[in-house]
Amino acid sequence: MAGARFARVIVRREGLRRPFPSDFAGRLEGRTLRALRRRGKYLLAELSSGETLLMHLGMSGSIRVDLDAGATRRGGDAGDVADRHDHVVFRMSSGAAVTFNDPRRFGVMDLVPRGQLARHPALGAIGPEPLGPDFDGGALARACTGKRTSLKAALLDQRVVAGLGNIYASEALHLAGVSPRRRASTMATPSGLPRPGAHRLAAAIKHVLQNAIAKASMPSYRSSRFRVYDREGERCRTRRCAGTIRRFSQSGRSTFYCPDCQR
DNA sequence: ATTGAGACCTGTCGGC
DNA sequence: TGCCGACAGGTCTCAA
Repeated sequence: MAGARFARVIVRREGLRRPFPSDFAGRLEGRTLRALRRRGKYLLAELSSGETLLMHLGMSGSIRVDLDAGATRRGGDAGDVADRHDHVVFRMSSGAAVTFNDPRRFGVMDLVPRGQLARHPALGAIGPEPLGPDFDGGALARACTGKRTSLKAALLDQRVVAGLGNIYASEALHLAGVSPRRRASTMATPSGLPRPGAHRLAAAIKHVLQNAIAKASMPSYRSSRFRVYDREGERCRTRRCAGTIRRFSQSGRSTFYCPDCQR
């Protein structure tokens, strides 16, 4: 998409979790997509108009790319065969069709005026990128200072660290050997200095995400082998740990952990 | 101000 | 086989 122009934008449903912004297609058509970026779980497309197209896949969203839709198209506006959950189709000047599909419609599409990104509710208070230079044990401890909620809930809070979801929050806690039940404030000493667990947890978050990205880019990669997620009742994979993975609910989300090696 | 529960919407899976 | 409830990788709103 980068460098291409939005030749035609087809909106097949008026909104996802929220309605699309006014004149959505009109504000995109004719603009060039200058660059694509990501912040947390948000995909950001910078437009030649100065606006930014902000997208989120929610829980069930996906983007399908047909690189040569222009040539193979047989009269259908959507390019290739349309699914009933294909909500938006971007037809690019390059001939590519980019389709946003989201059965559950928890996704987001928004247009943010020039200079307003930092004030956007989704991005205004978002925390550091876990794989960026600003995130380490010290940053994690600072973000957790004074938080009375559980560590697991804190990791899901996008203001603490950007982009972690329910699976990798459990995975990182297990790799770090830290209990999801622990109070978030215990990452720091009363004076705000990081405790050892904060360094281990920050390192585990980086490790777990890098590993997931590496695996996702392997075409042959099939079933994910998680450390704890969705493994209730199975053996802990930690070396020399004989524990059994347990599952329980924390603020409405499933948490998986090993009671034997996570403290 | 912070926190957890409930809501949003559709699909899938396991149990009966 | 078919029905039904439970559950799902996220985020927002609301009330305590």
